[in-house]
Amino acid sequence: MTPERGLKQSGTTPRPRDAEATKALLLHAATEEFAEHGLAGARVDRIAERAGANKRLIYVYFGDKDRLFDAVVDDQSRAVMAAVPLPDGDLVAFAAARFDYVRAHPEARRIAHWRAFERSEPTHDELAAYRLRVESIEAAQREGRLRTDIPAAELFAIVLRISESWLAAPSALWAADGRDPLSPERLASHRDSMLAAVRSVVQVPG
Amino acid sequence: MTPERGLKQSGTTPRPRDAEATKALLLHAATEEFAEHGLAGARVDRIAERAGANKRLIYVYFGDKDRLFDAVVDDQSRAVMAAVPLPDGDLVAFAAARFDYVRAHPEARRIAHWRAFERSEPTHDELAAYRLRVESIEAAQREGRLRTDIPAAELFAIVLRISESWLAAPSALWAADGRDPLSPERLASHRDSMLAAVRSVVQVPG
DNA sequence: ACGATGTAACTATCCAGTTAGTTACCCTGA
DNA sequence: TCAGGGTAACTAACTGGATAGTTACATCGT
Repeated sequence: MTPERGLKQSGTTPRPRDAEATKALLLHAATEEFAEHGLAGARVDRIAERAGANKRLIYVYFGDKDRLFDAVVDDQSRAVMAAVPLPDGDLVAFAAARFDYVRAHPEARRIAHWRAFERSEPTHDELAAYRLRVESIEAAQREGRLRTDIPAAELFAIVLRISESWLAAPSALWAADGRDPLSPERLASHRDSMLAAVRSVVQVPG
Repeated sequence: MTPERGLKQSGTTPRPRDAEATKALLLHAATEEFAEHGLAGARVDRIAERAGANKRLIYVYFGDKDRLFDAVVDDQSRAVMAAVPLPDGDLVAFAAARFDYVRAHPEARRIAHWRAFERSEPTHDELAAYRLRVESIEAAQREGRLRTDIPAAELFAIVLRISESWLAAPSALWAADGRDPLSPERLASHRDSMLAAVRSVVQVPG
C-alpha cells in the first residue's frame, strides 16, 4: 500500500461554501468558548473546532482573537438590549424580563461579566442604550412612579444586580441554602422573591 | 570600558533571608496579579517580579499556579469574612461594612468574582461561614426584624449584590451617568442611596 | 480563469514548571 | 572563637508543550 497521505474527501461531506453561515457558526462557537473561559482562557483552536470550521477563517473574518471577543460582546450586548426593554421606566417589568432572559441565556451574563473584567470601554451604541434607560427612569421619577431619593443611574444599577442576585450568588451560599439552587421550582419561587424585592426598592416611600 | 556583563551586587542590597516574609510577599503580589488578570490571564513570571522574588519560590511555597490561586482566594475570603460581620442579622450594617471594605480593598471583589467564574467549589470554612450568616438572618426573621416572605439565603444574596451594585456597574452606565463614578463625594452619596435601598428591601412590609 | 472560500501544516513566541546549581546562615566541636 | 559542614533560602538558565497567528496550496462557483 502506498503511504496514503492524501486527503480523502475529508470524511463528512464538506459544508457548502457560505461565508455568512461560517461566520455565524464561528461567532456562536466563540460565544460559548468565551463565556466558559473568558478572553485569556479561551483557545482559538477550540473555537474553530467547536464551529467545525478552519482556524484560519477566524483571522479572515474577524481579524484576531481580541476583535473576535469584541464581536461577541457587541452581539450579546445588542441581543440583551433588544430582548430586555425598559418600558416607561417600569423597573419591575425590566427585572422580570432580565431574569427570564439570563435564565434562558446564561452565556449572556457570563460574557457581560468577563467583558467588564477584562475590557472596559463602552461602545457608542451601548452608551446610547444606557442613556435611554436612565432617561426613562428619570421620567418615571418625575411622574411620581418611582422613588426620587435615589438617582436614576444608581437605581438602575441596583435593580440590575438584584435581577441576577441568585444566579450570581456565591456557590457557598447556594450550598448553605441546601436545596438545588437551579431547579425550576426554586427559580420560579426566587423570581417572585426577586420581584418583591425590586418592588420594595423602587416604590416611592410613604 | 569592558562590556561589564557581570552581575554587581544586584543593585539593591539583597533582602534578608526570611521564608515567611518572602511567602507573604509572593501571596500579596499574586493577589494583585490575579485580581487584575484572573487565573488564566495572570503570569507566574510577573508575580515573581512584582514580589521581587525568584519564580522558583512560588513552586517551593505554593506548589503550582492553581494552588497559588487557591491560597489567594482562601486568604481573601478569610479577610472579608473577618472584616464584614453580620451582627444579629442586621443586613443594613452588613451592607455598610461590605461597601466600605470593598471600597478600601477593590481586589477583594475582583478575586471573589474571578473565583466564581473560574473555579467553583466552596471550601469547608466558607460554607460554614455562609451557614452562620443565613442562620443569623433566619433568627432575625423569626424575631420580626426582617421580612419573612423572602427566604434567608435569597435575602442575603440580594443584599450582597446591592452592596456592590455601583462598584460593579457596567462602565456604560457610569458613562451614561456623566459624573465621575468613583469620586469620594459620589461614593459617599451612593453609600446613602445603597443603604436606603437595603432598608427598603429588608424591612417587614406593612 | 479568477476571486472567494476553505484547508493542513507550519512557525515564532510565550509560559508553566524544572534543573542544577549558589549564597546566607546556624550549629557543632576543637 | 572560629573552621567547616550541613541545610534552608534563594537564583539563573533552561525545557517542552501549548498557542496565536501565517503560509502555501486546493477547490468551488461563475
